[in-house]
Amino acid sequence: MKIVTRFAPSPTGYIHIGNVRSAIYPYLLARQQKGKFILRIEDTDRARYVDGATELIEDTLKWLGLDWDEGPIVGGPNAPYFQSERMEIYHRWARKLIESGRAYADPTPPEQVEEYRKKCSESKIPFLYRNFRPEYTPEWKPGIPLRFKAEPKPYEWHDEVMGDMHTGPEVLDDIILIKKDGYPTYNFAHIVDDAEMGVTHVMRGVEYLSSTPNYLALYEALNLPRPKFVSLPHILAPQGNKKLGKRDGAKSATEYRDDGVLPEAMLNYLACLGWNDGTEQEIYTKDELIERFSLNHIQNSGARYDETKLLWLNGQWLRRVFDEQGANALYTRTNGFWPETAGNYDDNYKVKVLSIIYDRLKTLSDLRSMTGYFFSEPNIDLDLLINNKFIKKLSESEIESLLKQSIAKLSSLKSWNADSLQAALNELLSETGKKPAELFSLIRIAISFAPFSPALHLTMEVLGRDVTLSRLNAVARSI
RNA sequence: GGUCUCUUAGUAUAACGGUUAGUACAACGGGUUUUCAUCCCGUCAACGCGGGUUCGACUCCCGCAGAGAUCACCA
Repeated sequence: MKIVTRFAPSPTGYIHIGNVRSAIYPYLLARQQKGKFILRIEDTDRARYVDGATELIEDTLKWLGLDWDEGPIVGGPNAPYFQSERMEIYHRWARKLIESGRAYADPTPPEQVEEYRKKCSESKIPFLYRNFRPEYTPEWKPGIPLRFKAEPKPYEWHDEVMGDMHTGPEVLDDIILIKKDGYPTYNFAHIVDDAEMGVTHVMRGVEYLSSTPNYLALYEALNLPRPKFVSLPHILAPQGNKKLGKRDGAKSATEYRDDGVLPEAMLNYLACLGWNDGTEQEIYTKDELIERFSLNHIQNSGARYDETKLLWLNGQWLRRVFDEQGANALYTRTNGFWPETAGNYDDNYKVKVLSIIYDRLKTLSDLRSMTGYFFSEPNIDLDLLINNKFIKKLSESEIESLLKQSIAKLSSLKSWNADSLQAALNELLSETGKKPAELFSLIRIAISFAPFSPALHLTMEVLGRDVTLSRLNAVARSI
């Protein structure tokens, strides 16, 4: 049997990272089993619809490399993939239920329903609408909601993550199938769509676990085969024990993209949050994830979202891209992350800067704060120089003469490259008798005025002879 | 309140009856000719509680406690 999975988000805003995992797992399973991955937009709630949200969802999936076989843009044999365009399909299935006596139009006004509900909660008994079924039900027509007519009984099913499940008849109820505005509820629409689209594995958050018996009843009444159920545990907010949500400041995946997180790292982190392959591997490529993914290794308890680990992984990935694919490969990812002043410099120079700073980056946006002095003259801040914990030990005259000696030595260099610079620095050390910490800190700060920078000889090589010497001279003059 | 689920260090996880309970992030300490980082080495730190079953239990069973989900004309 060919595996078919889907990601079925609602276009109610950006999808935060807690939700993208619900796209990653179905994607991995589909690719591993050479099946199909469908993207379906569940836009039946017109009140919560947000303009542009669909594009945001598509962007997120594309950024992560989660391509879909059927859905918006690409189309497919089960089009349309927007629920709002599938109304006739839902109404067709709804009529079948009416004909078989398993659905009824409910004329009860919402206020009345609310009253029933209140009465139950006051007397601490579970609210079940089927105990309040209206005596007379009109013919179904627009403006009247359609309810399922439950036939309560126990249910048993298997969840690929949670195991064998069973419930009693007390959870079955007359759920709304079609709202009074004619749009189907999620409860009804997803079942119809999954069946029509041939979805074999329904993967979604655990919050739907409690509703599953009602879905089971619906599959029966519609005479549809049950799919496999895969409940995904929640991702928890950094604080507390609540599911991660936008209120906790959960960022969207695209925000991380704009902060300079690589999609490889994001995918890696999210995939491994609540899943593992049983080995001690930490870094996975997308292909490795596809190969190793398995439902039975999905964790069944919630996993806390830990941005620190994501950033660590991102650092690992930044280095991995550089080391395995080369400086240019990483450079192509840095567009938009350089300081503004970098615009005046060519690609070649920026690749060099990247090559000596890349192992210090946690995110690409660090480039903005870390590389300023490569692209514009730093402000001479003598306090920063004098208060440095190593330079503090030197007297003002020592500083002056050390700078002069350094300038003389570096000016005399015939060739200006990392090796010759390192040799010159070593000579300076032995000639002055100073510790590396003292001499190197002095030169380093004089040419960068940054709290930290790459190795000194590499920094000087990239800056070039003219810039290095003119900065040293400027500092020597102002001492 | 009903129903259902979950429970290994601060965090993510390994173990599927027999281990000094492993790994990673974080924290802390140290090393690599300056700084920051990388890299390397080390330290700290966990089986929620109580009963069983068993020669033996983190692993199986039963209670309890704690945490979470759900009970919408939202998904």
